[in-house]
Amino acid sequence: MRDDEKPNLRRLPLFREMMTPTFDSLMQIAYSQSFPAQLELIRQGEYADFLHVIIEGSVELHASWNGRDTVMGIVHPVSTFILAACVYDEPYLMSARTLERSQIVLIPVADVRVALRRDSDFAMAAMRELAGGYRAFVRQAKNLKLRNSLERLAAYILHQSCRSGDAATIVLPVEKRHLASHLGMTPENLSRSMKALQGHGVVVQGMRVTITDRARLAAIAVPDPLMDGPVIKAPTVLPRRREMPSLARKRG
Amino acid sequence: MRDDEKPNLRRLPLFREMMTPTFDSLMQIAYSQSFPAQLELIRQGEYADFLHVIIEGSVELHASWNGRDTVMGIVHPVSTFILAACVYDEPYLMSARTLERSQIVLIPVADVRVALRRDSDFAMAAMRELAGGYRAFVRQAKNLKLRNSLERLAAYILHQSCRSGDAATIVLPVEKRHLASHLGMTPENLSRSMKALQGHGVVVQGMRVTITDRARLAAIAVPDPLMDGPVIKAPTVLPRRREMPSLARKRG
DNA sequence: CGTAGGTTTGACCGCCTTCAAACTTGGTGG
DNA sequence: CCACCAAGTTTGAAGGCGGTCAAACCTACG
Repeated sequence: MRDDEKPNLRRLPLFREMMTPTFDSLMQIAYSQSFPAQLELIRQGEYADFLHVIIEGSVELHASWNGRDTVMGIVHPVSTFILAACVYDEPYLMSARTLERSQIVLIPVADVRVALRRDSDFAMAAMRELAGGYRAFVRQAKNLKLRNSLERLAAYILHQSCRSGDAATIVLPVEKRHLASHLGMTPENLSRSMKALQGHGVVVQGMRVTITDRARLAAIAVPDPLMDGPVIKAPTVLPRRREMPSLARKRG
Repeated sequence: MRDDEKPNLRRLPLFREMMTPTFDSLMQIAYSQSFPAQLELIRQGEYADFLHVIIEGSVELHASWNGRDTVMGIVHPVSTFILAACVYDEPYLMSARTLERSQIVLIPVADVRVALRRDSDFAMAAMRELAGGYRAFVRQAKNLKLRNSLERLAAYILHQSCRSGDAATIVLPVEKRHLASHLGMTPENLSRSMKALQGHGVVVQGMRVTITDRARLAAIAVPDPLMDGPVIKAPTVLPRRREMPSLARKRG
């Protein structure tokens, strides 16, 4: 892997506090690879070979069953995914696919496990990462069970805005088809919900969504840190992360 | 806490492999307490004081938002809950309430954190526990997004049967009201779904559910280890765990 | 035996999906 | 540069899954 990628990894919560020798040994074995868009990186049911770290691009986690398919989450740089399957040594519960050309660092799970045993700071960080992932999915389950689709969409828009430093205008980071599946609805329903939100504090033009009346939107979404995640606003200017669209698939 | 409770704790995956001194020091500080039915042990939004270990009884994890409420999970002995909030030092995402009189061991989070730092075997076990919890919620989200309510119920019945060593007859472990909320539906809908399953390989009489035609039921549920959990059958005779009903609340 | 709480049943309604067609949009090649 | 095609999105109509409300029915318990 390229040397200029290492500092980015080193800054990650997962790697930030680990000992330098452990980090360096992992980096020696790790390799970075570029994948084209629409490539299936991981298939659910298979076993973990590598811990994945996305450096550039975007990856969609999805799951399928009985011919249906749904988007479970979308991963943006810089972050890791499928840590749980690495730790647990059980099959992946989700598949992963690139949405656009993506740069990904692969670290063999065997080496990750050795590092976890050797470096307790790394183990603690991994634990925190897993706890965070756990909480994210608890939130997702709450979101699905407690809100209807209009409320989920409203909350999503507010959340995206919040992540961009309360920007009035956001650009959807993925195709609407994927967003719909992510939010647990059909593309048709998303389209209608978008229209329904117009006249409730939102203007939509293509991928661009503008909040004209935050209070009215919030009245529908009823944001809650216990469901939408802690209110950690990005600096008003976003960190280097592409908030631009791409390509992808759908839900059942 | 009573000495005769310690071996039960020691057998838990979370505590099994930790060093004896660490375990003993935790046990000295921990205390065991009996709680009446219907007691709110934990309220979402609060911060973690104690790691909870349920020794006897049953506890329901639920979440509420905007006046609605839903059951997120049900915890049976012997297992721990709210590890994630302990590790992360962020507010609980779920509330917890006893369904029946329950014996619970409380371990102060501060001591748990110290033990995690000191004992890397314990840290590894906690990591595995968290990874397991993470995967459980991924499965729950898949279940909610990919199956409809009839399919969820069918899968639930098969799963319970499987956990009882493929027993033909199971007794619902909680009130139907709670089960309904757990499965993401209303009591009325659960009632109708139960009736719908009769004539598809199931006979229902009160809390007793009998599978008369496993194949037909499976045709509806389409069981999948990636969604319903690994096929770890309990020994044909269940471990000491009460599979009997109790009391509780509901969903929105 | 009576009451309270849980469950079932029925009627109705609304959210959301399905299917189908029209309409954009973006990319490609004449 | 424009025409065309493929893919995504929007719109409409119809229907089903599941929710709501209300009443009747059970069941447990005092």
